[in-house]
Amino acid sequence: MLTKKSKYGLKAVLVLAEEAGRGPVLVSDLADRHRIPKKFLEAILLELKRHGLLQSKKGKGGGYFLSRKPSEITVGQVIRVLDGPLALIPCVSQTAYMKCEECGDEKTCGIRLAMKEVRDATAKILDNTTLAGLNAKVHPPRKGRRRI
Amino acid sequence: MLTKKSKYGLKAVLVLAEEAGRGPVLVSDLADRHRIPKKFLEAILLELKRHGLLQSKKGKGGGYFLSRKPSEITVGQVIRVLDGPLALIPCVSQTAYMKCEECGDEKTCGIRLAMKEVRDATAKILDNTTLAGLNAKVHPPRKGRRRI
DNA sequence: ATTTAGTCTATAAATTCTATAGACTAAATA
DNA sequence: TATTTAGTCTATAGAATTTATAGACTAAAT
Repeated sequence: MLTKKSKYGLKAVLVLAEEAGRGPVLVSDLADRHRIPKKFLEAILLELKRHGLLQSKKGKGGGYFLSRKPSEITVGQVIRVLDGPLALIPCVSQTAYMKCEECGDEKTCGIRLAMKEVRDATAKILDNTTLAGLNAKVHPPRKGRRRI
Repeated sequence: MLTKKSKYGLKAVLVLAEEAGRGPVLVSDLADRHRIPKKFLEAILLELKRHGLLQSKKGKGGGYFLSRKPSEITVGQVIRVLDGPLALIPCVSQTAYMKCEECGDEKTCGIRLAMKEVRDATAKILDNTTLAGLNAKVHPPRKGRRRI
């Protein structure tokens, strides 16, 4: 399961993507917008900042904003920071490999084999889904004709 | 993350698949084979039995065995019983749909969109991975030439 | 100086995961 | 039919993780 932490983080970051270029957004605004406990969200944004996905500005006129363009930040990156590896078992993680405690022999582990496939498919999707891309799919440009 | 429950359950069930047709296997044997706490494994197997994946026989010469052929039981079925839906958020589950508590509008939820893709990819893999198939991949027939 | 708003540490409440204990029931067989 | 074997069921406990909340502190703006 995706934790609330990741869910909240993603919601916030998607808003920051919408607002990109218009200056910092208040934690309070982000929290209100999606009814996220403010203090919890603060911790989440801080973690994203520490990992380089966000930047912030203190004091009046402060708030959070994306470190990179919305088209250069993926859902996979956000989830990895907040929930850890995408892989369902540590021994198939690309970014945080670990031997499973109880594992006898990785080469003959069927579970590992199946989970590897799942991890790869998941990573392929989430590492190619950018904030910009996602927002575009969900908030399509109004009526009007498509730009040429 | 896959819980130990699912991991243990899958390991047990893969052994039962190997032993299929040779009569019931003792819980103790399954537990020993993979160093699984016996009482915990009992609970797991019972749950799989309740969901119709396993059958059991009490008394001397008893034990557990698969309800169907190893080629007719999938990893997806086992995981759903033990860990619940494959979907990372309830609103994209096919087998156990639920509205997300904090969700405003599903149609404009980017997270849902991304998670739907992941669920579908995961289900496609796990619902097509049978116990027989997995065992075959991992314990390939010895030397000898391939049957014609 | 004052107000605004993010930073950091600590801790608490709730939930879920992992495991264990023990009494009970069904089946086999001697 | 008594005994042994092995699964069934209920209850509960310990550990870990998730989900927050409180409060003191720091940087920036005016």
